[in-house]
Amino acid sequence: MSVSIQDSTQICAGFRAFADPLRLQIIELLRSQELCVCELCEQLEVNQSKLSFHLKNLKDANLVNSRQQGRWMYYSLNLVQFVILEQYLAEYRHLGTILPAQTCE
Amino acid sequence: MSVSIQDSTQICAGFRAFADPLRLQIIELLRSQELCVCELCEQLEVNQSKLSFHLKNLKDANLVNSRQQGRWMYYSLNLVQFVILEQYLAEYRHLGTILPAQTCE
DNA sequence: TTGATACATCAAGATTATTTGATATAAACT
DNA sequence: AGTTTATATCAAATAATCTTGATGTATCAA
Repeated sequence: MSVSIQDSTQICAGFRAFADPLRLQIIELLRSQELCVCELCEQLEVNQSKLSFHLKNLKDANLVNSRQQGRWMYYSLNLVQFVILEQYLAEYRHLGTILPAQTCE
Repeated sequence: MSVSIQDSTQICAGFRAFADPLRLQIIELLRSQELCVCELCEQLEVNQSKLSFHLKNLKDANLVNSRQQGRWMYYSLNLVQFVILEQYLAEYRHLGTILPAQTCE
């Protein structure tokens, strides 16, 4: 019944992409709208090369989509992947009670 | 209405803790029951020092609880923190439509 | 076709995370 | 008290990630 069997490599990669403060800020900015790299540069006050590095990172983890238009590259959130990670976490919450340990030895 | 204002440092730390394959395996094993370090060592076939490192990591990120009993230290999931991360992700899903970019320049 | 702009990529160095083996601590047993 | 056992911690080595500055590529405009 769970959405799909995500191999844990994917899950792990997703969480890793979330595990950086600048990337969290990028995600935050993309929350309400698609943005191009230059917009992100300005708003976050980081250089373009650094931003490209982190955007690639997010892209590889499937957390953002990109679309080229003329000279500009627009990035937006890929919410599908957000849901996959959310559901991974949710499965733990939905699980039955956690047993106390068998006393060891 | 959201559960609590988690500063993004906490969120970031939580995701970072999830972002490692061995730690994901540990979490998986703790899914159904509390386990002591020696049990985890055996099942995961890693040495004790490595395991302690990763358990500390999970502990610092608030993802697991620990409880000492005699010589043994029992670890279990701290589901509260799972929920916090889950809700962080859920907020994105619940958000209204994401606007296309204002065309740049 | 030249120059400018937006972005990606690369290589080198800096920083951070992980692994390993050794040692420390504390509880329990003798 | 001395020994064993379970775990934590430490320091050194290694590996992974991040930053920076330079260079490459494609698009557009003159």
